[in-house]
Amino acid sequence: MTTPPSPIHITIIEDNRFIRSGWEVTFAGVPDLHVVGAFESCEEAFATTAIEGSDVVLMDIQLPGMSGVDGLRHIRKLYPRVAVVMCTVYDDDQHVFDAICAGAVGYLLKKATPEEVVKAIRDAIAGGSPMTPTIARKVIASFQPKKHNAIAEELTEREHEVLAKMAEGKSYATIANELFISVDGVRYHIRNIYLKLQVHSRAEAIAEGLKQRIIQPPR
Amino acid sequence: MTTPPSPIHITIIEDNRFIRSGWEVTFAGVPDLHVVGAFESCEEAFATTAIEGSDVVLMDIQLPGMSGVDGLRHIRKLYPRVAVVMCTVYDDDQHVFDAICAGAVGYLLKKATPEEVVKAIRDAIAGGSPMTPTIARKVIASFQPKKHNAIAEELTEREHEVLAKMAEGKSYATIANELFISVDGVRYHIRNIYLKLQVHSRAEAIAEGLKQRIIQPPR
DNA sequence: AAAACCACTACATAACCATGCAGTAGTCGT
DNA sequence: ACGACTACTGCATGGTTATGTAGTGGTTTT
Repeated sequence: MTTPPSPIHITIIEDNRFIRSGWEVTFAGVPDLHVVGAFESCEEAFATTAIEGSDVVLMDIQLPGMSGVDGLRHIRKLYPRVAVVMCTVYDDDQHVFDAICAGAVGYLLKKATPEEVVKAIRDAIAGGSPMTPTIARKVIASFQPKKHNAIAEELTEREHEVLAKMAEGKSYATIANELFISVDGVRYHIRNIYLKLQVHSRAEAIAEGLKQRIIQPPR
Repeated sequence: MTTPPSPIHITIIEDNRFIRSGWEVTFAGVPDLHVVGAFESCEEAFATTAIEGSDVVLMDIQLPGMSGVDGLRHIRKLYPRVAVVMCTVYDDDQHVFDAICAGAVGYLLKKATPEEVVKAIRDAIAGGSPMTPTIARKVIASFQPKKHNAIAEELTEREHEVLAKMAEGKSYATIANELFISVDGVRYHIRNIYLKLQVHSRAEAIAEGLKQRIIQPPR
């Protein structure tokens, strides 16, 4: 989305009225921001055309009635072009990743200053993904291998190759062909993988491999 | 890592000498930053104790000899406490995610201003993950479902439930027990999942489910 | 009423996977 | 030379999965 020549239109969904009006006052003092509407619940906002006329929705997670994450899903479905930035006290994995997976383009903790929130909104409109630093670290860390004590034994290069191909859904026969070994050779490696990951099936191995970030989900 | 009372010690690894000395000059003018060493390759840096004595390594990806990502892996292994921030021209998925998965705490594009680089280093030390906005968006988007035209048909709630349990490695019998249906009932859903995802095995379904972000890797 | 859709249930059969067990050849360390 | 280790190869067997086919009951649409 290119920077609009007109102000950035914002809808606020926040049940705490001090915070809500605090944001309204802050944005009113910023020339390139324009508050279309401010609501204390998703239901309230959905009963108006505010979101439809907005570039950004700034919303909380814990709201009366429909939760912020459910509201986010609804917004993504109805108005896929609207950028949604969550601003919430929740910094736990569940809330963070639920919101991101549901389509949030940004995630701020409520300790963010008004200036930071303004910057975040501009950032979101400019194609970025504003996050409170510790949230960003949490997101990045989710791609990285878990601490070393969780990996009882490391897979060999070959085992890693085999696991990656298993995770692509390839049969033993196909893996054997691709690696120029026999089907029983593939079995040999798979046994070792299962021993090392302490699992008993292909899907369990894939799950554990993903969990330990030994393999990555397809992109 | 808490904010150190002494300056942030930085090692620079960048083969372009104008950029390298540009950063050195910039950081020299910032009281809370201290450059321990500046190198044009990983090999050079590893032959010294600079990294060992650093809080942050700021490095490029395209380097003579050992690549930045391989160097990053080496640093993560030898000095797990050192925060590594990549600064590079590469904005493609491969480079971005390779570096992040390999352990980078931040990823900047080379268009970042000196002030932005300084802020990024402080951010990294403060526990954040500095990223050029478009990189952050790319990272966030990687958690989100692909565009709608890639999903030929949506899974029903039940199918989604079944797929998630399959991905945990659960057998048909276990899934049946947990969902209070027969094993053949599970099979019924799995058939539909395979049809919709156009796959022919459990692992292929998992792979496609992860690829389309219908299911998420375990965290 | 009939058709379409959804969520099951069931049986049969072939294919694939998981595991037990044994062996070979090459490399490395004692 | 011998033992330990690694990376295979092989056979046997039982378990699980994938697919073909058919049916039931409930709900919604035509």
